[in-house]
Amino acid sequence: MAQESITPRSKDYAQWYQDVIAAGELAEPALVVKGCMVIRPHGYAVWEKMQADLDRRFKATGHQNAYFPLLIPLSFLAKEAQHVEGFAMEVGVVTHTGLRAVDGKLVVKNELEEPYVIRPTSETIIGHFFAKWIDSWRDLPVLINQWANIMRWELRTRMFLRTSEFLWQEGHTAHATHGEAREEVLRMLDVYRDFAQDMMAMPVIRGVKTASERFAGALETFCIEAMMQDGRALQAGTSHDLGQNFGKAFNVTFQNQAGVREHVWQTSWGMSTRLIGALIMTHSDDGGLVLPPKLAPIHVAIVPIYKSDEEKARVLAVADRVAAELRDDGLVVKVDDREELKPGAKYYEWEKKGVPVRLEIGPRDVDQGVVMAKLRIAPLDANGKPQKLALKLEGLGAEIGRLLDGFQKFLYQRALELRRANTVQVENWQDFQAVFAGENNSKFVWAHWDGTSETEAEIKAATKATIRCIPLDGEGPAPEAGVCVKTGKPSARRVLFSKNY
RNA sequence: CGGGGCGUGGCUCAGCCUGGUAGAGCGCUGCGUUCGGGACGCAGAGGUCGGAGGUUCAAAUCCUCUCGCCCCGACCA
Repeated sequence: MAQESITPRSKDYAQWYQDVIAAGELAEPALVVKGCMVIRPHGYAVWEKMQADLDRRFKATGHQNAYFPLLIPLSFLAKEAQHVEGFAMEVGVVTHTGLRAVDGKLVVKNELEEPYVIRPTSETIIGHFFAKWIDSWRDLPVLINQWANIMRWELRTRMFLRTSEFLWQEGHTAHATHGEAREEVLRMLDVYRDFAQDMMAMPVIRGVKTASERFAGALETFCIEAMMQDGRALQAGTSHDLGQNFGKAFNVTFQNQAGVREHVWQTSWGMSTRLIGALIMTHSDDGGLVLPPKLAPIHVAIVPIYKSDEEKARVLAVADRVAAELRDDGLVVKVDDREELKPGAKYYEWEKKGVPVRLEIGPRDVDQGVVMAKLRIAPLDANGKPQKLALKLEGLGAEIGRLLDGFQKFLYQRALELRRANTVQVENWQDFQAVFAGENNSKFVWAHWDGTSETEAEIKAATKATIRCIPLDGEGPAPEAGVCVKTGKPSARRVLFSKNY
């Protein structure tokens, strides 16, 4: 049987990743639009779950949603020197409007006086409007979030992880003091950390980026870094202390209580559809997508099993009743009553789509007043087969709830254990190189670094590993002095090295 | 932007070397039998072989140009 097959992770991790996305019907390359993707309904449903929860967290921390234009005057981008430098190479530029037919072909018609760039991020245009809105210390803080699409003309793309267009949220805030802005930056970093751990079941490390990894235009960039199954790091969220850089560039000022005009202190922070890639590479397996229950668009798939019409009627009646009961508990339930597929084929399909719990209901179960439940990742039974649980119909909702809750915790613990098992402390250059030797080898390495960009670049050139972050207090090993793994110069604390996505 | 690979029904590909007018598997449609871990039979639909030009009696096949996609590198959430 030539089934839709998923390349095993052990054979080709990159291919596996693409196969999981295809088999799970999450997305597909747009092809007709270079570097872009189509997020299919199942993938978009995951994004909607993420959005809903993040949005709730943003509102709970006092932010309001707003929307700014997709197109940004070219001159805006040039107002902050670091910022232009960072994005110049990857912005799409709109230079014309209108079309006309020439020799049967459509060609552009009117050239714009000033071209627009398609937003690669919105600091500049939001800075412009902040300048209009902010005049007094009484106007501060301004706490805005925008859900938007972004375009960065990427040379090489990977679905969800890096596409030319992607979806994200970008928070933009303005404050009266650097202290307040800094609090905001760290507050939102913690919101991201909590979201990653509680909703995505993905452990993360909070830290600060080095100068070379910093957001273009920021004073400092904070991040959360997660480990993927292949030992590489993935930046799952960033929170920037923009200082007064954009305030000065866009003349965003306010009069303080002493009547003195000052530039505001700004922050920005973002998470994107890249998180779906993170989700895939954190939990999924050779059988396809694995979703934590809290982000699963479908919690329970019910597969009825029957031969005769009489059995079908009995089984479906129970299936529908069970579905209705579970829906009352707030779960999303799919009763798969398709005639053209055998039960086994349905099992594989729902597994590939990452549905956490499958219920099988057949005539024998109906007679006994039970349903057979199987978790997406189940312990093996005595025969080496994935365990199925016979659950009584009464109290089923509560039991399923416990299963889902346990599964969410299991995924987090498993991811944490994977990270623990692939995290090492390295003391010398030989060992450091050995960890990253070979194209596909990566771990999290805590090592000392002398703090210079030169050394960082040398390490990257030699091993492809980069400094993912300088950990915040409480993350990683306790600070202790040492010597740089590459140069032997003094170092105050270890930093996190890894290859990354 | 450099290196490599590939464009043939919806998908994966064979055919190309050695020109003769297009095939397989999967998928799809219909009917019947099936149904507790990827069902089977029968009957069907579906392709100007990425595009343009050239060679030739004749081009998916040979030549030239072009476009696109994928993989690897440099850059990046």
